[in-house]
Amino acid sequence: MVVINNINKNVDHKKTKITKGSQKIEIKKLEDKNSLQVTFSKRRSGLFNKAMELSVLCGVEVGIVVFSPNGKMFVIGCWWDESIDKMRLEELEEYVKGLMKLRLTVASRISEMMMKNHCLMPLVAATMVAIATGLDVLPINNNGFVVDGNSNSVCGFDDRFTQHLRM
Amino acid sequence: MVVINNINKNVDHKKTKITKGSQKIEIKKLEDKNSLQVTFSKRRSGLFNKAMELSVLCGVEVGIVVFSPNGKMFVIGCWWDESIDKMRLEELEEYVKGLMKLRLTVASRISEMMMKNHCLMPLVAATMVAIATGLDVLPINNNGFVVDGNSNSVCGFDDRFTQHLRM
DNA sequence: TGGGCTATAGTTAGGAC
DNA sequence: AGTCCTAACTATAGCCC
Repeated sequence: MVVINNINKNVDHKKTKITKGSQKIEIKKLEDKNSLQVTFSKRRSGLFNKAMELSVLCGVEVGIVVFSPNGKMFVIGCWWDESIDKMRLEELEEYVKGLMKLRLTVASRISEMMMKNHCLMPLVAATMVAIATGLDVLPINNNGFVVDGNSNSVCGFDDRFTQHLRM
Repeated sequence: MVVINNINKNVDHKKTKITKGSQKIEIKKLEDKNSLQVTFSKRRSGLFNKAMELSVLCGVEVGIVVFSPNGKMFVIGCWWDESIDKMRLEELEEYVKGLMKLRLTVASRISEMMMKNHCLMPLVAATMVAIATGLDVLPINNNGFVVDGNSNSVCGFDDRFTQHLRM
């Protein structure tokens, strides 16, 4: 049998409460510069953690780019949770590999969609897809990729920089 | 004064419990195909919501690309929460604009970093930056962007497709 | 696949350091 | 900017539909 004095409990409640705990906030741009920075830092880290969990649990690729209020870039993906500022050149190479792989996957999905929907893309839209994917010609090969049919180059660069990135 | 019968409370507790509630899980690849799909769907939506909140609260750009276990692409960013499959061509144009803007921001940040750190990039690394950003030449202009010094084109496409996307 | 539900796990606001 | 703290908020596992 448990007996609780309700009034005492409430009084005690107020006296012993150490912090306010998490308060509900409205989702609109924070006014205070300082709390905006703090919130950004905490939530960015929370977001990246969620992305990592999703990626591991479901075995899927997740890529995120976030620009901080101060313009610092934070990226995760195949290159996981490294800020550009901290990257050494060797790490930059890994980052770019990841970005290339992601881009080729994007190109692949767009191509697949086009084929699946028997979608005849107007030249302008096709051009934009090329810009989006960073590839400068549009024939679709047997693997469903958008590739450079003339030179096997990507954005005009020699294949030796990119061939190991093709999936 | 509140009186609670502890034993009855516990018994009642067990009897009236309707679900198991959320259970702790290990962060490792889910074996069961069905629960993997369900988890992917729920967590992807949670991730995108978190990204939206971060973006609004802190007024920052956030871009995410996720590939589902079935290979479907989900993207948010300037183009918010649309799957490629559902895009109509006009929407694809908006998507590509967002992607271009994001890419130019990436190019800008990399350029800024290079200048700030007085970093003399070796040719290979510089080439990879170009590949990463989708721009095919590397002189840095007054605005800190990596631009095509020869023709103001991006990936060889006429400026009329891209000039309105420059920041 | 996407909604519902409940109980619990996990995240985070606000504070101090 | 990162760490710790607590209380309260939100997300979500496991279930059903």
